[in-house]
Amino acid sequence: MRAISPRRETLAGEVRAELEQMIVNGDLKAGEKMNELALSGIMGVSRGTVREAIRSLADSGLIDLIANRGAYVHETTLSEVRNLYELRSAVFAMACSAAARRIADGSERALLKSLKHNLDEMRSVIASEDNAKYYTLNIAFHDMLLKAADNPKAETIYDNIVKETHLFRRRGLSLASNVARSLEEHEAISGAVIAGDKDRAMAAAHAHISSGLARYLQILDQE
Amino acid sequence: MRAISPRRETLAGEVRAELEQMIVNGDLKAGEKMNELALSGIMGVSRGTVREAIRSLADSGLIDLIANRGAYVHETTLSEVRNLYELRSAVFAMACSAAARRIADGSERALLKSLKHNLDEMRSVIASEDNAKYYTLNIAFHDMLLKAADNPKAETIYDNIVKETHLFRRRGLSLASNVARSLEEHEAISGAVIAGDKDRAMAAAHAHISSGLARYLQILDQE
DNA sequence: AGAATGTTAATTGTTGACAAAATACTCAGA
DNA sequence: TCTGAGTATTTTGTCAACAATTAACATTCT
Repeated sequence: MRAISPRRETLAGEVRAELEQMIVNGDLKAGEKMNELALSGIMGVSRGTVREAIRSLADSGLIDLIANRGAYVHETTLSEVRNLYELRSAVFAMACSAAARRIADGSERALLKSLKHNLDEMRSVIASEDNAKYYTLNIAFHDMLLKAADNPKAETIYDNIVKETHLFRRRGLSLASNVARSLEEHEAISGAVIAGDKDRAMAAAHAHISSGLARYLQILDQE
Repeated sequence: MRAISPRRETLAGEVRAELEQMIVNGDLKAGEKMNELALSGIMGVSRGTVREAIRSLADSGLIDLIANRGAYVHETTLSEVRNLYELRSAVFAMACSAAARRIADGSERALLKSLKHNLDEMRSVIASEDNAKYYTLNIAFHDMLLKAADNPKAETIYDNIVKETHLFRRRGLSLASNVARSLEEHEAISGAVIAGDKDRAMAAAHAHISSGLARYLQILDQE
């Protein structure tokens, strides 16, 4: 039996999680310098501990480290956004392909129902125009497939990519554009995965991320 | 012109590089525990410094961190090897596709000559059966395409994947099996990239990594 | 004024010490 | 001999102090 509660992970780990939150929330803006002493004051831990947290976050791409000059929240450029989308597309397509394989060989029965349920909810959300809910469902859809691929490293890479993308300029950036089209693409992916068709799943996944980038760039242009 | 010499990067950075070397060299074997104090003694730096180096290496996948119990050199399992190959295949295919695009739009002229040169050398090496040289050329071929994709993050991800793969059992594992077949595949990739054919480049890249895994598993079986 | 130089303050890099947790060890008792 | 509780030792986690580097500021010179 497990311990009642202690679950006392390391302190630096908590600080790391908190820093990550601050970054994705925008409390720490892209380009901003992360002062070790100041942060240690805010969080009530020693400087060494926040230093360790910063270091451990560095490899995720959210932070740039410059020797003797400190840590800065990474500022994602447009060309990086393109690269990130390309990478994300590759990883996601791989995941969908793997998910299709695992559906085909019967090792992923739960996925089928989850996908259908997600799509049903999406359809109803589109009618109600509840953007927040759409956003959540959208993330859940992708997570679901990544999980089904049963490749933990792919999952963390994908997550990091998404986070880093959010560090580009106007983070808010209403991503809920053309949800109908997005739903269609989800249905295409879902259909291929459920059918166990690896190649079609990959193609649909690629198409979806590409079109996601296109929508993203289009919104940028409108501003 | 560069500075005379100082190039005094941070000490923890040097330690990190040294640790990474020790791991890929096999001085620190997979599964082995990394004792902070012992390592600090060997390297003549303080414990805090090697701790920082270990932490910064953790996210690369070469090291497993367990709270209150220390750091261990990651032990790659067979199923992880499969996952790593799958991921690697996706990233490499993406890189080849990008390289093809960049050849097509003329932003990567040098690549063409490099690829041809590499293939020429490979052909001569096959005749001479110089396995060490083959190994070097093989790595160079892949690096070349990753570089040409102009996606730094993809490059580091790819490198990490390869390193982590090497942490599986018998690291030595003569990889120079069926070099003739491997060369053919390189030629297929190269041809597609030079022709600027993204889809064919992707397919060829996928095929190459898949067949690499197959060769790898086959050698494992023979043991 | 503006550039170059020297001085001071702030920040990061590194180390050693202490606290807490995990591991190794000892020695009854069955 | 084996088990297991209790103790000692080792190892990690956290902190605070010191050293080195960088950034900010003032002063001098053109």
